[in-house]
Amino acid sequence: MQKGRATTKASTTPVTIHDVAARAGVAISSISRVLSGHPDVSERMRVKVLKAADDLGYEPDFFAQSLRSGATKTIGFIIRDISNPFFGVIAQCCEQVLRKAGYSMLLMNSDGDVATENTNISQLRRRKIDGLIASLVSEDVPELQSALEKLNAPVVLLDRELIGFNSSAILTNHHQGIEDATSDLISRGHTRIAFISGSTRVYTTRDRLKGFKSAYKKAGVAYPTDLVSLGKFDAEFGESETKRLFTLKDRPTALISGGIGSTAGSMRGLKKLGLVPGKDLAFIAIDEWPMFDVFGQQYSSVYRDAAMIGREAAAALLEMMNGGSPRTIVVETAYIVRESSAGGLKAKKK
Amino acid sequence: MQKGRATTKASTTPVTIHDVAARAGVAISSISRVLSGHPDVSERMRVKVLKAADDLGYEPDFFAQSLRSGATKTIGFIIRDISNPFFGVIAQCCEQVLRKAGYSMLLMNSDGDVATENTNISQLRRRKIDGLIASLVSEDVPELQSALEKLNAPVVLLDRELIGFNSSAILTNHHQGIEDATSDLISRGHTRIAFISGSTRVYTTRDRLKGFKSAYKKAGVAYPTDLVSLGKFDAEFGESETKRLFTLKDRPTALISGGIGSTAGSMRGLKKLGLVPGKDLAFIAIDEWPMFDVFGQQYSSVYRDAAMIGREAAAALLEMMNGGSPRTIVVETAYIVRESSAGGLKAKKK
DNA sequence: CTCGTTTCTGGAAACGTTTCTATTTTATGC
DNA sequence: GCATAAAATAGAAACGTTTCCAGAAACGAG
Repeated sequence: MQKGRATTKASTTPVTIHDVAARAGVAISSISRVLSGHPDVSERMRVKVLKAADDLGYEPDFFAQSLRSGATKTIGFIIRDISNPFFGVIAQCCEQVLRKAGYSMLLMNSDGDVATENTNISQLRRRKIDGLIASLVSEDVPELQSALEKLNAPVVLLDRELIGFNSSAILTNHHQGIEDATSDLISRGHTRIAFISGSTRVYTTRDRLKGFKSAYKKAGVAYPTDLVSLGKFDAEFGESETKRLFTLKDRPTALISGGIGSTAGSMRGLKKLGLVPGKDLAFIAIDEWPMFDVFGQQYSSVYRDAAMIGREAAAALLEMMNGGSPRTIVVETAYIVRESSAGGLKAKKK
Repeated sequence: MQKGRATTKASTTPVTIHDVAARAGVAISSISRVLSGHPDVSERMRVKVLKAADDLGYEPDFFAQSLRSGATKTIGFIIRDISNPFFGVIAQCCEQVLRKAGYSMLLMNSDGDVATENTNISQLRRRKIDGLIASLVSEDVPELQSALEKLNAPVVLLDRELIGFNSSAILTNHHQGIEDATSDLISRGHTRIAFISGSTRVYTTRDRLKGFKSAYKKAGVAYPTDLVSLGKFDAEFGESETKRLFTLKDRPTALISGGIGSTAGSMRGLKKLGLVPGKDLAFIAIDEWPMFDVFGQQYSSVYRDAAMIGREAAAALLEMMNGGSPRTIVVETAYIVRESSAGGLKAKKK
C-alpha cells in the first residue's frame, strides 16, 4: 500500500550535486565550494547555487562526504548498560552537547562483557568514528589499549585509568565521599561496616576502596577485610553478597553499597533478610539516580553529578576533535546524610 | 606524545581492498566476491583471498560499502529523553537485538521538542538509515508524516498512531490497566480521583484517559472533569498540577499520575504539601522503573513490560527491513495493588 | 575435436562527494 | 592599455567499495 510516487517526486530519486550543478549551469566543484563555505566564491555564484540547491531540496549525501573527506561527524558511546539511569543521564547530556556541535552518537551496550566490548570497538573503527566516549568493562584487558589506538580517534574515558594511553578522562573523586561516609559511621560507633562495590579492575572500585580504608586508618582502626566484597557491578552480585555478609556470625552493623546496580541488589537482599536500613543497620548508597529525592529520601548517599560528567565528557571530546590536547577532569562527590545513616548499633549492644 | 608509528604499522595507513588484491595477486572484484559470499568463486580463490585478507588484517571500509551498496546497517532511535529509565530499558533491548543482527543504533533525544525532533529526522535521512524506531513528541505535526516518508525506510512507532502512515507500531493497552485501577479506587469509595498525564496529542494519553472515563462510566458516575489534567510529560508539569489540584476547595481523595516524569513530579508536589500517599490520599503510579520493587514497594502501579516493548520493536523493524510487512503489536498493562491504593477517605468523612 | 554451456575471473564503471590542478576571468598598478 | 597578480571557475582525479559486463577457462556432449 505504497503512496503514489507521483505525489512526492523528491522521494523517488534523491537529488545529487550533479542535479544542482546542471540546474545552476555551473560545475559540481562550484556547488561543493559554495556549500562548504570556501572563500574563493563570487557573490553571484553563491546566490545562484543556493537558489538551485534550495529549489531542488538538495541534501548532501552523508556517506559520500565521509568517504571523501574522512570526517564522519559520528562519535561512539560505549557503556555497560543504558538502562542504568546513571548512564542514561550521562548519555543524554553527551548527546545533547554533541548534537549541537553537529555530531551524531552511536550507542552500544557492552553488557559488562569484555568480548562484546571488543566487538563494539571494532565495529566503531570500521565506521571510522571521529571520537569515542566509553565506560569500559575492565582496564586490564591486554588487547584493549591497542584496539583503542587503532581507532585513530580521540577517546574520553569515563571513570577509567589506562596508563600509557593518551586519552582524556572524566574521573570521580570517589574516595573523598566514601571516606566521609565511612568516617561518619565510625564516629557513630560502627566498626563492622560492610562494603560492596564492583570489579577492582576499574578505577571506580579502587578509588572507592581507597576512601573506605583511609577512613579506618584515620580512626586508627584496622578495616574489616572480611566485610569488603568487590566483584561485579550488577544487582545479582549485590544481592547475594549482602545476604552472605548479613548472615555471618559476626554480622556487620552498617553497609555501604554501590553503584546503582549494586545498591538495588543490596536493598533486595536486605528486604529478604527482613532488615530495615536506618533501623537494623546503617545504610549508605553510592550514587543517586533520578527521583532519588522522592523515592530514596530516607537513604544517605555518596552523590556525584551525572549530568556534569556527561557534559564534561562531550566538551573534552569536542576539544580534542578540534585539535586540543587530552585532559583529565575530576568530578567531586559529596556524602549526603539522611535517615539511613542511623541504626544498626542497638543490635550490637544487646 | 604519539606512539612510534613504526611499531604498529596497521595504524599508519588503513589496508584497502587493493592491498589485499595485490597480495593475493587477483582482481579487486574477486576480493569483494569472496568476502561477500558470492556463489561464483572457486575454492582455490576463496582460500587465497581469505589468507591475504587475514594476513593484512583487512577490514572493509564502512562508508565505501554503504555508498556503493546503499545499505547502511544503521538504524535511528529517537526518544524524548534517554535519561528516563523506562526509555533506557527500551533502548537497551533494542540495541542488543539489533546489534546481534549486525545493525548499529544512532541515538537521538528529541527533548520533547517538535523542532528538535524534525531536525533529528532530517539528520537521519541524510545518514540514510535502514530503519527508524521512534517515540514521537506529537502525532499531529503537519510535516511529520512527510518527513518520515522521505526517510524511505521502515519505521516502528512506540505508542503512537499515525493514521494513513504505513508503519509498524508497538502500542500499549493502557486503558485496561487504568480502568482497573480507577475501578478499584471507585469501589473503595472514591469519587474525586485526580488524573494527571501527558499531552493529548499522543496515543498514550488518549488511551489512558479512555480507561479512566470508562471506569467511571461502568460505575454509573460522571467523571470529575475538573480533576483531569493533561498537558506535558515532564516532572515540572506533574508537580505544579498536583499542587494545584490538591489545594482545590473540593480536594481530590486519590491520584493517578504517569508516566515516570509525571509521577516523580506528583510525588514531589505531594511531599511539599505534606500529603502522604496511602494515608492522606490513595495514589497509583503509571509505569514502573528499575528498582521499583525496592524503592517503590508501597506504591500501586499500572505496569507494563519495557523490555518486551524494546525487543518487539527491534524484531518488528528487522522483519520490515527483510521485506516483511508492518504490523501492530499491543502490549498489555496490569494494575498492581500495593499499600498506596489505600488512604484518602478519612479526610473525606471528617 | 569441436561446439555450446557453465563456471570463474578481470577490468571498469558506478556510488556522490571533496579537493587538487589548470585555466579563465577580473582587478590592480603603472 | 598592458603586464602581473589575484580571484573565480571548470575539469578531473581521488575516496574504497560493489556490481555489471565481457572474456577466459573448464567441462560435457555429440
